[in-house]
Amino acid sequence: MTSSSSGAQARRATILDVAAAAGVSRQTVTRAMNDMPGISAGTRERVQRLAAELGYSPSRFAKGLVQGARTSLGLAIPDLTNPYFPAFASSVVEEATQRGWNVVVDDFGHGSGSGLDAVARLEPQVDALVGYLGAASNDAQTLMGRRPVVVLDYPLGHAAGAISFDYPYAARLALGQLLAAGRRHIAYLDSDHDGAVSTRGLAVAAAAEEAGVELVVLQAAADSAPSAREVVRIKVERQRGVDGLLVFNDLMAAGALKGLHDAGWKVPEDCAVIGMDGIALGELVTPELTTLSLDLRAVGRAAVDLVDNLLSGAVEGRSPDASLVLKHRLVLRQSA
Amino acid sequence: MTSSSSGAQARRATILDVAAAAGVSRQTVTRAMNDMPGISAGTRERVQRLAAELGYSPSRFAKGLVQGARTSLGLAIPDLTNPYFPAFASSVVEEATQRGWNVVVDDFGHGSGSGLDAVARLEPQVDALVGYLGAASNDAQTLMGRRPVVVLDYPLGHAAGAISFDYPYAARLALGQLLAAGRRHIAYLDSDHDGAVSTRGLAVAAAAEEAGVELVVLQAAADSAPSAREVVRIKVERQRGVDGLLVFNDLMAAGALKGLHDAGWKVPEDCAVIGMDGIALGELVTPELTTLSLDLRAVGRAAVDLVDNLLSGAVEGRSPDASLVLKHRLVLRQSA
DNA sequence: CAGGGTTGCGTGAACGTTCACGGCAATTGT
DNA sequence: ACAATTGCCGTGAACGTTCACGCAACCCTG
Repeated sequence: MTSSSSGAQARRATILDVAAAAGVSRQTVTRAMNDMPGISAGTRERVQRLAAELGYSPSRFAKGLVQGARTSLGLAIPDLTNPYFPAFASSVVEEATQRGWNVVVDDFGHGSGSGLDAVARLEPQVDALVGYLGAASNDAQTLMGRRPVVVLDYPLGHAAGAISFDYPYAARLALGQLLAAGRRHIAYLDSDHDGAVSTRGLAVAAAAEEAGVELVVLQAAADSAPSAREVVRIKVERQRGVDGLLVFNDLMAAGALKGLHDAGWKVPEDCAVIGMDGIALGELVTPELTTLSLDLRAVGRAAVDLVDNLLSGAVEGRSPDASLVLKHRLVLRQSA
Repeated sequence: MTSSSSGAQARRATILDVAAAAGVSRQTVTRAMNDMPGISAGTRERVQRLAAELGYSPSRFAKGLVQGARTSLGLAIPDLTNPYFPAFASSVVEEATQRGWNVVVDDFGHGSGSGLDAVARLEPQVDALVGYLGAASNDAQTLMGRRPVVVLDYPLGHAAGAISFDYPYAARLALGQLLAAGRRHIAYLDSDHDGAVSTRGLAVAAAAEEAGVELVVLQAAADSAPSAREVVRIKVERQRGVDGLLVFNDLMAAGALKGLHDAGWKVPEDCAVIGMDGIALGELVTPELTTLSLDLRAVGRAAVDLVDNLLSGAVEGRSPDASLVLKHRLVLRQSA
């Protein structure tokens, strides 16, 4: 009743429909919609009103095609269910939004394939890529061609963007705390890495050797709290001596706390626990979690900054500093 | 050394570059890239190899323009930091990915404006919208024009997509549990809603009246755990009689548990606590949280299904069932 | 009142891809 | 032996928008 009478048009309104309705040309509509100069206030208002009435919205395809837009950032996340990643993603999205970019998110958990699948899905849709890609990191740059790629937590050989963490430093920090508290029988609970030991695990092992303490290494079946809980509950019985536990990340550490509780252990009296990452969850568990904290908002900011530099640098042909190493900070709470 | 020798071209390779390199036409390149019939295996392979070498990737703009693509879903989230939303978002992303759509995420927490700002940012980029938009829900459909909009947790008047929850039912469920456990002095901790009472709060109040119990209503300054913790720690001193606490959501309930602990109360002995939403966090806190659980993966699935229906229905001119009401389920754990 | 600037608007071209054809040669059928 | 089919490939047009112009009317200014 309000709009066109000549039948229901399934087709979306184009700039020409608006131009015809307003009795002006394409260019005038463009000027009105984009608040450009060279148009009278009256015409501008009239065109905008008509555009709204017709439900007109410029085609992002046509616009992007002619303007060569580079405003879509891909974000590949292994598992949005793990609170670490949303905390990071939130920062990336905020930072990208401030720059006028939009963020296309792909989660490759829950049977949505591998990190490489995620990159393959994102590649045609975005102008740059940020992600925790693990082993797929190398191929990512190949798929993305000349477009900026920033990979987190996976040191790259060639000159791509990379943000990694100083695990040797973090491991020494955590171990130092445990040793200073008089703990001598330390265990490390690692995540699943296809049977192998993670980079973090290697750093912890090195730090233990450096400090001259023996290290018991446990491995969970998955990077999840229930999995950590189960491993700790079962394995801890056989490791009576352990009085200090370092965990792959905070989510698993929270599970480990539960597992120790299940087994009737008191934290930190019987066994101190230190997590890694510093997510908000750590303050909600009991006892509150001592952790190697990372400022995830800063990490997100750094990632987007890197993309921004690569994006500008790529235009000018030069390759700016493309890698960055961040350090953890020890946050003491009740668990250690 | 591997690619072109005629200077570094900043411009991305187009289909014509590949065609020229392979000595064929555009169409043949198209056929090779999209695995279409009508091309010999040899040519296909050669073209694909050259495309990879030149770093060619089809322009999503040109492709979308000519094909009229409708494969971008906008997802507006109030706060990715609140674990409820990633749990939901994860499901939406998974479901959308299965359909071959991509998801553009906008987080309007952390000073990135209101829900309406998020819609305004997403509108030019997407073909449909899903989100927790609250008060901005009405204007969202206006901005999106004829494109599908699915709004969660905000009952809409007109015929847009809407997924809401049966709060009266949930409130009766929770109150029933508390009453059955002999609790008589019930409090409800609400989130911040600009000073007003939330829909959930109204439902709880109604259920309390229905059951003939008095209800103490507390209100936190924000929808966050620390905020809930603070309110509970301070206010609970003056409410000595309270022996049952119902909380707006699980995140705040986790904070409330901490607040009660701070005040020296034992849960559930001194005061039972029931949360809402059923996020994974509930199993990691101590005591584990009894909650009104929602299958968030099912919610995400339902949202994407609705969008799918609206998207197909819009083409055929008919408007399919556009709203849906989901029910909570009471999950008994230690806190009540 | 001639000249030059400003204001307001319109027209061809281009962005990169796919679609709908059309063409040519080799192969097949009778 | 000749038509019909098939396999492989190329060409014009279109998608909807913005950019770089062009043009006419109007206002000053000396």
